[in-house]
Amino acid sequence: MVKGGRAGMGIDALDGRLITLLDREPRIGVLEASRRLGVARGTVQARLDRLRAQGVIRGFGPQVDPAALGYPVTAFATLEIKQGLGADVRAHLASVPEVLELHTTTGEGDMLCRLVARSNADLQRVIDKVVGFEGIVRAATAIVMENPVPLRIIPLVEQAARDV
Amino acid sequence: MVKGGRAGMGIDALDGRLITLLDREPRIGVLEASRRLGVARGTVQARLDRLRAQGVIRGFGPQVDPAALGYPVTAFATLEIKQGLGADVRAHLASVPEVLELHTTTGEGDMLCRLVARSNADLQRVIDKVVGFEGIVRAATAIVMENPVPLRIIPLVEQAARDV
DNA sequence: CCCTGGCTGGGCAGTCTGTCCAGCGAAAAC
DNA sequence: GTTTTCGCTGGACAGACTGCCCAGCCAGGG
Repeated sequence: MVKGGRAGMGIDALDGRLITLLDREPRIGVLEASRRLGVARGTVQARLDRLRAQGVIRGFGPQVDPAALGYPVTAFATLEIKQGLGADVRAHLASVPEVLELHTTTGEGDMLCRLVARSNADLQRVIDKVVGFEGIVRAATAIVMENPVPLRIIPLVEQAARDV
Repeated sequence: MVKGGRAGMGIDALDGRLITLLDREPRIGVLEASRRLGVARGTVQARLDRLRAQGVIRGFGPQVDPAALGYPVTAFATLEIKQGLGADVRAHLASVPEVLELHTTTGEGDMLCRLVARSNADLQRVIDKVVGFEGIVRAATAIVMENPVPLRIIPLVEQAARDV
């Protein structure tokens, strides 16, 4: 299949171009995308269906900027958890709106979470809310000053499309 | 204006409901959204325009899952940078597709970046590519095991809408 | 050599979008 | 108290898109 059929998983060049196009101009529809990519509309539709079915594209939810919501300060906190209390800590952190994401990482029950706050002063309140919970032994916070590379995926998509 | 007009910035309850709705069902259009929210279509359209203009909603780009692309391993790396080489390091990291985001943080030219890799073994290759660059003094990597709270924004949106 | 699977190009009905408009009600300004 | 301003409503229109269907073509796999 020289036309670009895939082999079980991964994405091909057309998939990559489609994703990149959608990332740059999310408002365009299937029809316009097919024009830009130089393929039939049905092809784009089929590719999109497959990409969603495979889970490559999770969805097209709104990308909300915390700063525009009034939370311009971002920080990362490394947490050290007391053995056995991981589940409680997870539940606690999940209940805090300012915790945007939480990961458990290698290294003795450590967790890493991303926080936002209304100001540097407000960050103190958030941190207190986060760490003021039994089970958290120690917390180290790093405040974000600059964000040279905002969360992105396109370069990886292009690499994945290239490596077929 | 008891109807929900905003006061210069921030979002009101209707904005919050709209964002939440779009987050849950991104495929619905303005018309369907207006039905669900119980307001006129023009209102939804106006709110959406304003939210985009304010930067609250950056866009509706596709949410791509790195794991489905063949990169199921995530890690966070803390980098210590040699004074004065920050710009070079930023450029270098920006050129690595596996670097999904990069932040500079408080604490002596430190940086924090999110990495993905095809496997734990592959992670070694990625890390070598990342830290194999003059200017990076030291690197500490934490591999993500679990992700109890995936990147989210809705709880914060609801809080912001509540606090008006 | 036939079959399978993907892509093409076309068509159709239903629906949504973008964009107007007049009117209304309430807060804000005077 | 009165006027102005602003957001929301409800309706209308043409244009465009979507979801869905189909026959035909082509190349690789069996």
